[in-house]
Amino acid sequence: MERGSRPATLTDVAQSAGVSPSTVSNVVRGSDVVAARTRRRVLTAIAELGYRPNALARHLLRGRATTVGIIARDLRNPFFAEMASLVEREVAGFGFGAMFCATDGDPDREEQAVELMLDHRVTGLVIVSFLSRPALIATKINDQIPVVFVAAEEPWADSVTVDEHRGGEMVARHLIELGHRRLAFVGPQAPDRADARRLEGFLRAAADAGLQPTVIAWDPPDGPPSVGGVVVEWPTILKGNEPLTGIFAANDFAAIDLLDVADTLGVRVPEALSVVGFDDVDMARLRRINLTTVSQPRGALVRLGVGALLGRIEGRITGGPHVTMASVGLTVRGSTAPPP
Amino acid sequence: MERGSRPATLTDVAQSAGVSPSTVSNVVRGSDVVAARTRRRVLTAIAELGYRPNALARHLLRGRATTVGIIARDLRNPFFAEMASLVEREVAGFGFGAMFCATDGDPDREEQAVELMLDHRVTGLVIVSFLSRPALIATKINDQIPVVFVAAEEPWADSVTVDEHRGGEMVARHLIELGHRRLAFVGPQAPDRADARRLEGFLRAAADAGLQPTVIAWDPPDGPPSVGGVVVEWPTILKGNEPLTGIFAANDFAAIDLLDVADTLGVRVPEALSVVGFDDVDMARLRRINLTTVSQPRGALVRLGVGALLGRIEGRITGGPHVTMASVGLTVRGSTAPPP
DNA sequence: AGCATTGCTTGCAACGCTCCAAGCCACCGA
DNA sequence: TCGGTGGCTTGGAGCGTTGCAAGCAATGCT
Repeated sequence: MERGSRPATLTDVAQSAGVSPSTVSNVVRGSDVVAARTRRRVLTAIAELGYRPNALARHLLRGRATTVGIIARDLRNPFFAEMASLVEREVAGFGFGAMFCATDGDPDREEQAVELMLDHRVTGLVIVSFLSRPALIATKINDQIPVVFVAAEEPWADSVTVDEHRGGEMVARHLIELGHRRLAFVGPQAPDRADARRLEGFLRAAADAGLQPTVIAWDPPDGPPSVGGVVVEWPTILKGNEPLTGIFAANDFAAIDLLDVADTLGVRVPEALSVVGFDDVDMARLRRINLTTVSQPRGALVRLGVGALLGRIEGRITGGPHVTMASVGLTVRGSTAPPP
Repeated sequence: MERGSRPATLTDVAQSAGVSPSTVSNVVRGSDVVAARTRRRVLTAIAELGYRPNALARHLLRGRATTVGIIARDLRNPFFAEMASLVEREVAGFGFGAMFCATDGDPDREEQAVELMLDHRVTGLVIVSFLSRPALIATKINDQIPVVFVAAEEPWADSVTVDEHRGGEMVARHLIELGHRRLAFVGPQAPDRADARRLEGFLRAAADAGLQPTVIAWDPPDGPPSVGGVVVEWPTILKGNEPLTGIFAANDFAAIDLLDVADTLGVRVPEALSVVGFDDVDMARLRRINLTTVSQPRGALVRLGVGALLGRIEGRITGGPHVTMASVGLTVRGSTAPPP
């Protein structure tokens, strides 16, 4: 092929091989009806011209692209980064391309992303984490293509999640067994459903032990923490008269920021403060972080999610209900210990 | 629009509005030739049917998609994750969709990714970090579409990089000024060009001070470190007779793993060992990591890179040469101090 | 010899859109 | 009355594929 020339088309190949476009098409798609002789001629022409089929044309005809859309919240959070990457790899294994968009939780970008992908006639959508305006997105998608939520859940689509509630319970029990009484949950100002579930489980297990944890809203690194809308100060709640001793952060990303706050204030972890995260991101295992956290089986979540999506695409309804659960487990590391 | 129905086409809209497809097309593309009355009728029909133009059809006709391909090495490394995310956001700002692939440095996946994107007729390609087989990829791309490397460099395409060499020099000078004499560079077994440049700069500035750093090949977390192909032991080189005191890791990701090694061995940083990274990833600022590192202006790199790409797309040749340089600076934190 | 069958190959109509040339219909000036 | 003009609308070809129906030799069967 000439440098910089327009890419060869199927018709070019047909001409060069002296056959009809249909025959070339048959060869390309590996139909077995073509005579060996002809196939060889065509193959040579293809190689000579460096022909590659135009996916746009194929997809237009099919009415659907061989492409999956991936929408993630935020690649700065290593959990999402890895999930997105895993999804891409998984769908690639089935021959699908991936369109990608990180929304940073901005509802407008969510909307644009979905429209973009719908316009490109992606075969399906994998949404990693929650949407800000699920109802709007649902009407947009309008059952046109299958959607699966991974590590998140919406009633109108398939989803694969861990048992967040149980994860929250495990954290509470762990802290309580260690002897903690003054517990808290730290989550975003605008919690999504996973955050809420984790909190529920945490509160439930705490209540069973007669405890009532503080619920702190905090969006690191900028915002100040607040309880019930009232701004509080880290020094007060971590170093005051009755300091919190066990904090469950809604995710590892926040937990690690919380560790940083503790470090800044000179509050020693785990001696003075126990911290538990959720997700078990790679860096949680570093000795410097050494975070006790709830593990999500990322690979399994992605495999199940993509499996469900492909099932829908092929018309099968895979898993039983719309919601599948995968296991969850507490990984105890060095950020938790008995209270002082 | 009916639930689950096939999406409305331009022709559907035309029929419903009682005009020709051409007119609908004119309205959709915002041509000013359509009479206000007609435009309103068409607009109503569009809204009623929930019509959205089929990007595949448009792109087929144009010969090019309004889509940019992003190829990154590895989303587990937060530097690449953030770069990829920034690129996606930047191109989205210009109305482009993004196809994405993470190759994990696997040459086969690189090849597949490029083919996939070429087949989808992406408008251009942004490649974050180096390729394993640049020559092969170059022939594949064959000047069909513009390519820009960000934070990497190939002779056959535009690229935007920081002055890696100078970054390496700055690290060496910093360590030498602190009084270090036993220096080392830690980089991957198969260094890419950026690694090589950083090393060059490091060696150069060290040589100017009469020093000859050890060059260690290491691919954390699996492989053992080696010098000149000979496997060495961390305990020996960090705690032996003449331990290394200043180590420059090719990137923050490796630097953080090195910190973990030091922690495991009980080698105190920075008291016994100074560590410097490269990239200034978000987590480097955490007190628990507190890594001295060379900052890359990520936003600027991406803006310049995408700018160059769009320039090529529009036929302008933007920057002077194929290679643009952006500034680089040492961020001194707590992982470096005078040697013991 | 006549006819069906086998084994290939081909023509053609889509897919949903764009773009250009051409058409239509007042309305205007001469 | 007629040609011209301007404002708006339309027909149709074509982008690169696919998939089906039809074509067409050569072979097999009776």
